[in-house]
Amino acid sequence: MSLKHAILGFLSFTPLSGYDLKKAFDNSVRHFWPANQSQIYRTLAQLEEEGFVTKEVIEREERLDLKLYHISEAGRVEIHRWLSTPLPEQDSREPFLIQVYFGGRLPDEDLLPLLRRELHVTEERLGVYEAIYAANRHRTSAIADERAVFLSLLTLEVGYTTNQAIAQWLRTAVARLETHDYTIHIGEQ
Amino acid sequence: MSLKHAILGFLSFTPLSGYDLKKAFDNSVRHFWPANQSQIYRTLAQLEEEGFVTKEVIEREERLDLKLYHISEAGRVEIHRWLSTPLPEQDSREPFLIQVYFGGRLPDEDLLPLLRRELHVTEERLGVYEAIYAANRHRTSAIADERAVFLSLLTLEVGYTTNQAIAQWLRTAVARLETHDYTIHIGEQ
DNA sequence: CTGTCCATGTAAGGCGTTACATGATTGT
DNA sequence: ACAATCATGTAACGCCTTACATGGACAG
Repeated sequence: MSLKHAILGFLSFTPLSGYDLKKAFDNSVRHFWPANQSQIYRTLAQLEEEGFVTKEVIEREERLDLKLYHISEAGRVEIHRWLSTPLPEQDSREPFLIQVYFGGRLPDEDLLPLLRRELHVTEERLGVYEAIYAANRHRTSAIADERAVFLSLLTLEVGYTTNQAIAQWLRTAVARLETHDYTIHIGEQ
Repeated sequence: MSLKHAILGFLSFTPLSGYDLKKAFDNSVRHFWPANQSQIYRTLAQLEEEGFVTKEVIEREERLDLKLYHISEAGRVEIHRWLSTPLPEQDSREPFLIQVYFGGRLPDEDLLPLLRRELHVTEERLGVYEAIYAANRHRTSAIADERAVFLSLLTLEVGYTTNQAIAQWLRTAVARLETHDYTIHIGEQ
């Protein structure tokens, strides 16, 4: 379960509350691993049961207790083990490609807007990635070295390049449909 | 729910049994929408309840009845509606990128094999796509026109180009780690 | 005084996976 | 004779989402 390990990853830097973790996810890995609040709290409970984290309860008269989670030694071993273990092959699910696959059922006037819209969404995503990068490129981290910062930015880079490839594909797909040029470009350079 | 609509998509060509559908998925859309058997049977039952398909029971003395599912008129309306309706933004989940993101916790000797392995898997996938394409490039379909065949092959094309982008990214990431060159390439050409 | 942030959780439901269960037919 | 294919399903569980519920602190 990757959520567990992402949480352990964050806690390996510093103790955090469930609320802090939610913000950490939203500020960093949401593009490839969104996490929602209720799931984080439940997963923390599981991690505690498994002995990978310990809970420090900080009482604050009148307000809700703050619960800070610390990674345990077993948790450090576990995150290291997971990080260095190859993952089983994942299967992807892309509903948009189902629409393309069965797109023959639609006339161009219904299909082309769908493709153009997807291109638009993809281009916007590229802009978001650029903005995040611009905001982070000169970051130096208190908790991580240059190499660690580089690795975290690599995840942004791969998001950027794959979205570029998708945008390019969509542009040529639209162009081919418009000109009734039904040729496919795979393999041969 | 995309599985429902993928099933309707297949049934819009010809009536099929649950077993046939499983094969249809495995032979065509499994790279972007794997479906397993038990789920197909449950979803067919739902589609029947909703009136999008009708079941034709074919009795075959001594053997299990064969159940052929036909798309209904309501089903045709529904698949057309769904195909031409933009999907809400999907969020992706890529556990491998969590490993990269927290890769700073690992020394090169643990991290590099992980990246090289991922590159190898990606290159194999490219080979699979090429093979599928080679087997299909001269296909003419009895049930679909040239444009429909083109659209179905477009899904292969996008899989190919995104995997090419990922392979390229992995190669340069490995090279940068090896030379301790921690620069990121986003945006600027 | 209204909204946003801080901070915790519970409940219900949907989609998907894995394992289990059955049994005839066809190919080697 | 044995395995693979044809063909149907059920049960249980896991991960994730959405909605619900609560309430103080702080900023405009």
